[in-house]
Amino acid sequence: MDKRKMRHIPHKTIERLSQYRRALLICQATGKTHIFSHEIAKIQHITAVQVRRDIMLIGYTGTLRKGYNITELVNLIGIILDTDEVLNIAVIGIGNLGRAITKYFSGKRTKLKISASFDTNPDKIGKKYAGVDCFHINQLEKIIKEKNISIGIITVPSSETIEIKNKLVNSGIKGILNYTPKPVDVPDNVYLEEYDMTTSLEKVAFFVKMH
Amino acid sequence: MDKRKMRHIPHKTIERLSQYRRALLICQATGKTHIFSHEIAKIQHITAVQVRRDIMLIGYTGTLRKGYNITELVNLIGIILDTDEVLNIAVIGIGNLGRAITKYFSGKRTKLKISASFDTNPDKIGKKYAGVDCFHINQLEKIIKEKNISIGIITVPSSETIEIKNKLVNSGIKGILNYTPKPVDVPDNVYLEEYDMTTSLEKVAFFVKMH
DNA sequence: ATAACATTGTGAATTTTTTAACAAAATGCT
DNA sequence: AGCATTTTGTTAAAAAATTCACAATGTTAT
Repeated sequence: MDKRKMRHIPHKTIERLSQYRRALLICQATGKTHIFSHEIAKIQHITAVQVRRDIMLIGYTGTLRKGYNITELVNLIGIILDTDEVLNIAVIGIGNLGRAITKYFSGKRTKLKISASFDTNPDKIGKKYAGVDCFHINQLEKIIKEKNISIGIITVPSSETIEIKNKLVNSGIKGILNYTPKPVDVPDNVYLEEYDMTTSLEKVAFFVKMH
Repeated sequence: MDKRKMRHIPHKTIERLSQYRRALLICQATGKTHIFSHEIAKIQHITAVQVRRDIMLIGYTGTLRKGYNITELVNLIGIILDTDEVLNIAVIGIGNLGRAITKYFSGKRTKLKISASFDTNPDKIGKKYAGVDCFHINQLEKIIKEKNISIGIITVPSSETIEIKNKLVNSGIKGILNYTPKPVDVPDNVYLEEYDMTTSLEKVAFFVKMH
């Protein structure tokens, strides 16, 4: 599948493909070799048609009455989602959340690697967290260039968000994942994703309230 | 606005209302009293029409050429999103992520309160994290009933997810926010929201790859 | 006072996403 | 072999979400 076709894959499908892969890897570990669309659907709480359509969109074809070959499907999702070379990632702010992410991510995906972390706390600098070196934030631009880091995950206190974002943008970062409750602005050539737990929690609260 | 009307508010709008409130509170703190739809839009990286439509859906009306009264709008969003009584929340698993959430959330919303946390590590039990007591997981059902907890946030290692989910469901929990990479199944009367960082990160990676 | 402008609110159009419906074909049963 | 069943792949329909387009109208400038 070439880039031209990939551009037409809906955003939602991209998210689901990531989720499918996660589920497929779990299933694969149990020794299963094939899986039906309705099995994937059940795991993800969506419909089987949705799964089949997503898989259709990436041009994979299952076997009638046998379902999808898990290994092949995982590989194809890898071709869509993963980069050829390893993509280096930096975590900025190695507090509880930064450490959770660093730890959680170590060794999880072969093509995504947390290659550095940053903080201002002198006690943390020079240490390793889940095998990842922690540098002082004033080294940010230097290290990002040296280590060819293309994605930054911001987990600093929200008062620092803007400053860190600016530093990241100045270092030529390609993508930012902002876990801070402070929304930021980035130039067009930087891809931005923001997530705030409060929103998820308030959403749950709303639907709980509505029964 | 009554519950009947609230039911027709789209899910996406609910999420954005939460985000608007966050942004509005920040603006309010700077002394601003009014805000234009395009200002909110800018902060949230969406269009002004979208903002106006969302606000229209909740039945609020701005002033021509003055924009929306921030205090009034914040209050109205509160009427939509918040419960009348405080909603009690439990965090299960007080590792890095659990602590990050507990700390981040303390005192953030008056109607949402983290009232208990749980773990199995004996060193943690009996301690307080950001002012929240930590109990042993085998106390889960008891404490949830005692403290009238309606939402559970799961931040345990994914091998424990299912067990914790079952305990939560058995305790009569109303909503679950699962931060574990292991998808779970819940009965219809429990509202479930799942979030996995890997998906966000892979999405950023994909769009970085696509330029 | 008048014109130019800015901004809301909303019906209609468009786009995106999801679901329904069903033909095609492999498998197993009798 | 023939029939019922299962499951994929896909076209078409429906639903959900977003954007366009513009009337209404208050504000500012001249």
